[in-house]
Amino acid sequence: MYRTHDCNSLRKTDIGKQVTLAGWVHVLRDHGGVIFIDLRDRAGLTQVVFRPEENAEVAKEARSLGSEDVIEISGRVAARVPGTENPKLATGDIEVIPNRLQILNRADALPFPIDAEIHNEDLRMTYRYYDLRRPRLARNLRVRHRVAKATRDYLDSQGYIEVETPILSKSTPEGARDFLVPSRLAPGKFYALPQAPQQYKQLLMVAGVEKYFQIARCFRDEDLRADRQPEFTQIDIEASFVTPDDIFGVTEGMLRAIFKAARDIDIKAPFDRLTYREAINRYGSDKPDRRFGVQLVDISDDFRSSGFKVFRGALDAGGVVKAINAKGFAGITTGQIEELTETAKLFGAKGLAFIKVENREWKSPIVKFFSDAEKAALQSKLKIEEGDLILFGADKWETACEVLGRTRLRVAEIQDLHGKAAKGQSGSDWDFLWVTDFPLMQWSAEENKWNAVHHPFTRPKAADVALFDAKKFGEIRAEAYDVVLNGVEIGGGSIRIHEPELQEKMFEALGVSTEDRQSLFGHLLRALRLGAPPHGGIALGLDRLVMLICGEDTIRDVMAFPKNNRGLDLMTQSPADVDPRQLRELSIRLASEKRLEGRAPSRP
RNA sequence: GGAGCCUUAGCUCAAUUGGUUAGAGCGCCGCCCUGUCACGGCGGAGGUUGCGGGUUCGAGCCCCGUAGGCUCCGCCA
Repeated sequence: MYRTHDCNSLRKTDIGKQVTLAGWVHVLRDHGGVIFIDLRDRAGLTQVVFRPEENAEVAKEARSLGSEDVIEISGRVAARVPGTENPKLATGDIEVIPNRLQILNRADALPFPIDAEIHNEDLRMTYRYYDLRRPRLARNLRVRHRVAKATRDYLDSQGYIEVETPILSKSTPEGARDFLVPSRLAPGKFYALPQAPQQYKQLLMVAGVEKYFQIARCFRDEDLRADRQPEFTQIDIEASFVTPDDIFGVTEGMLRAIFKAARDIDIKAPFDRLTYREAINRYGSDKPDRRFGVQLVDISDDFRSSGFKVFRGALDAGGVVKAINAKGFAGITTGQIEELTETAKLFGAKGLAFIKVENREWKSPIVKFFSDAEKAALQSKLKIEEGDLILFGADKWETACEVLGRTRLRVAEIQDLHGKAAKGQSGSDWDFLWVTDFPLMQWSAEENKWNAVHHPFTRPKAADVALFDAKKFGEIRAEAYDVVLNGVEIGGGSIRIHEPELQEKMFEALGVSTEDRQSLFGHLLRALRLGAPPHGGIALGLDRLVMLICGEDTIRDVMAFPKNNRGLDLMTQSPADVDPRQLRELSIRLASEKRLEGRAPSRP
């Protein structure tokens, strides 16, 4: 037996007991005579004291120990010398005086200190197993576990069952780039890793499962971000005979259970709801961060006959003029204005008009073009006060909203409006929101076709089905919804199409040929003809959710072994070359080797 | 595919206008130290300043290129 107790369990009441502990040498303090070791395991720290006069042999060996050596000690629990108790440690009243020391494993010189913040992520990833010993990451792993457990417990309590779906799956044309897996038994053919268990979970509804969930690994071969990894985890939920309200209810209940279990936080439910159109109109984003005000205000009507050509031109072209009031930000520097303008241009604006209100004066390159009536309208609609900064967007609706929405976020960032709110303790620091009524399809000028905004199985709102026949695809609203937390999309879902005729209509609108419908989606269409119940669901990004709960800035810090932003695992050095024999078995020849083809030595 | 920021000792950082032998703390190695808890003291090792080129009498510093890391845009139904 390696140990009788962990390093966080001994107290005053244990004094006199003979115990055995095992763990890592956290810190060693060698006083020449007496030697102190803080012994660490996953539970905590216990001070171990080696005294030469009590056991010279053991003390001598202890002197040779270094940081992160793994040891096992046996000894008696003793009260600390009065006055030397350490109130910072849970075990600070006692110490262990060993009569036996076993060195289980020695550690080399360490690549970086375990008890300090380190920003060299490269190095951390290379030694990830060591990085994970750091308290913050160790805590994140445990929070993640508690989130997963609360998810399973809650959904189980609601009658949902967890069903595993295949990882070796089939490529579909829509959506993200697939990771492909070559088949040995079917030469030249490929599996695809699932981007999500979407079709399988719908088929489980046809199977009569009625209430399904899965903590499912998903794979997408796209470029990475701080909150995007090539493989990630979704809490995937699907249910039959449900309306959006049913899905909202189970999601809210689950998130309440998760926050309670992970951080003992009571979040407020039901969550507010905004339609997609309102969200864009008021916040310039389909995942608005509402922890600070600064809403977009439409001032189009006040400038219809304006003498200011930029506004007038946008309006005459059928666009809008909108503005935000960045309260108290008149002190913005010229450099910051330039930076905001750059941001605005990046998202399609031609420029970024502004007014600074300083010393009761409107300082602005454009205000001279405004009439008194226009100024009065601005004053009242934007509630302009001393110290404010007004920023304008004049363009077609989507562009003006997005530009101001992005500008709004950047302003908040500069002013640190959202600050560390998400890292707070109280329920009100967590702003949950449903965004509903997303458009069903979006025109892609690049591909010259309509694409599904959510996915091709999303149900149109009943009131908008007639628009299919009118071919007004862009106006059809979907029975689709996202759940947003503090400006981060943490999940999304929809009610699905369960009628084969409607599904065919949808494929037709998306330009999926009759042949492709059969070869790619035939199984689903056949399933819909065998008694598919009405169904719908949602998927939540577990990594993002845990990231927010842990107050981290990247999902890498809540994953045990993440990849860097080029998709490389620096610890295992994957992806890597494989043995040519493996390739031959898979009937694969690398394009980079093709030019050597003729010269390659033939094998016996 | 594009943009920005970063790269100096194992780690975190410094190095005045371009100017002597590139420094400090931590870590590492050695010695000393019997009540510390970020123990302390003395000594030591450790650097192709990411790499390549250029400007210059002289480059860690300026210029060009390149590699790597991170962030963002595109992309991510």
